[in-house]
Amino acid sequence: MTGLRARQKADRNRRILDAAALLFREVGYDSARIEDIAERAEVSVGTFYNYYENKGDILVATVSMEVEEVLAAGRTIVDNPPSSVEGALEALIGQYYDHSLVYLSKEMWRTAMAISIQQPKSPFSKRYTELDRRLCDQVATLIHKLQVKGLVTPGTDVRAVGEMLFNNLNLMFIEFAKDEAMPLDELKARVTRQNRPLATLIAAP
Amino acid sequence: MTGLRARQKADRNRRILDAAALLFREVGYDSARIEDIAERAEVSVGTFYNYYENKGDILVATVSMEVEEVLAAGRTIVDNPPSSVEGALEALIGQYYDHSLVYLSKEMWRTAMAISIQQPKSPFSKRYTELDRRLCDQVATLIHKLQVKGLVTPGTDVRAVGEMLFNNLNLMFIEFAKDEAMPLDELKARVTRQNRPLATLIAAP
DNA sequence: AAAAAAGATTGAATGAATTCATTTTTTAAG
DNA sequence: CTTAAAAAATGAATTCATTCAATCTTTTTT
Repeated sequence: MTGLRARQKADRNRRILDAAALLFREVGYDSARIEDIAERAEVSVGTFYNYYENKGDILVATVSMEVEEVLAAGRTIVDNPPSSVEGALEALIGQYYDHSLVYLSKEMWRTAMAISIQQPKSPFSKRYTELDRRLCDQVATLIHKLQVKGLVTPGTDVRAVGEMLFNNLNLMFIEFAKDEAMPLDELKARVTRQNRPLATLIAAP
Repeated sequence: MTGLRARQKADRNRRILDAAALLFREVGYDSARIEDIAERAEVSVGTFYNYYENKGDILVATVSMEVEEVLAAGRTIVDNPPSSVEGALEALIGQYYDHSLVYLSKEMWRTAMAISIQQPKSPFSKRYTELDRRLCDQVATLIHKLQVKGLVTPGTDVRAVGEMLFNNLNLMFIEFAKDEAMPLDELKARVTRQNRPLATLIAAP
């Protein structure tokens, strides 16, 4: 059976993560104090730092859970994609974007992305980067499936195209998060327009 | 003539900026303390904050100077581009990347990019974003020139293609900055491969 | 040229993240 | 069951960015 120590550890970890996620949502990242997170989780400040390297780390951890969901949502599209390159891309990317704001504010996204750039070595940043890689793979997989179905010109470098599409949608999401005034629809419209040339050109005649 | 007050202001501003740029290079961003920057610039800590909103702001200011140079370097390529789509893109992007590490370390880039994402409202973040926009324009301008020369298929949505290429090279630069081990050559090779499909497809027959 | 107003500088005080020497709890050994 | 070793938890102390009321300097007005 699981040792007491391991059980307590998992329990404390969950309490800290839950307390943080809740507090971030309630008051935003900057106003959430470690002291308060620790208090709600019923641990000391020092213990918090035994579980997470720093304040940013725990935000990136909560955001990562969200990205997992985005990935899962994307799978349903990849498994059964619309039968045009443009349509399939629009569906997958739309799914990503729609899911992104369910639990997280733009401010939280900005902070998480900033941290994952600034401290790429921290464990949770690595996890975030890994999730990005899986999202990129998902886009490439979609293109590949379309190619197998004969919707994309044979000989197309699927990996290269997938990476370019993903990097574009990713950077556009950063722009979106930076601009509190930009609505989701504008983001989608801009990305659709950007995708169109490539999508049209790789479509099998 | 210039008033005494205006002259002193410009002088102090320069001293602060110089002191900060130097110290960042010497000890890195995190270890550079405002107190030390202020001391070197021969002003008080309070005065520092009259000139820059926060610590991040002054880093973004130094990075902005660098981006201006990158833009200028890009202009020479746009004014006289190689006569193939792929070659022209490789030349422009290579120029960008080569210039990027002359004065700034990867750590400084990471921090600057992180700040411009996290606090998009601060004056210098706005300036940084504006410079990104101009870089994006430069890429679009290159494609447009190639189109006028007959090297790019007429009817191509130059703006859309330019944005996608720029967003891709920009995100790849973030990846590069995140990974201390990645050499410039690898970055260039990966971007070249990513660009190839689009570059080939928009090339006029 | 004196006085008033406007503009800047100053550094001590504040507040929050992070550290670390101590103490407490759990596990393993005899 | 006792005891030694290992692992974790603790919170007071430290460190730094940032603020702000008091002070000083420059400009404008009379």
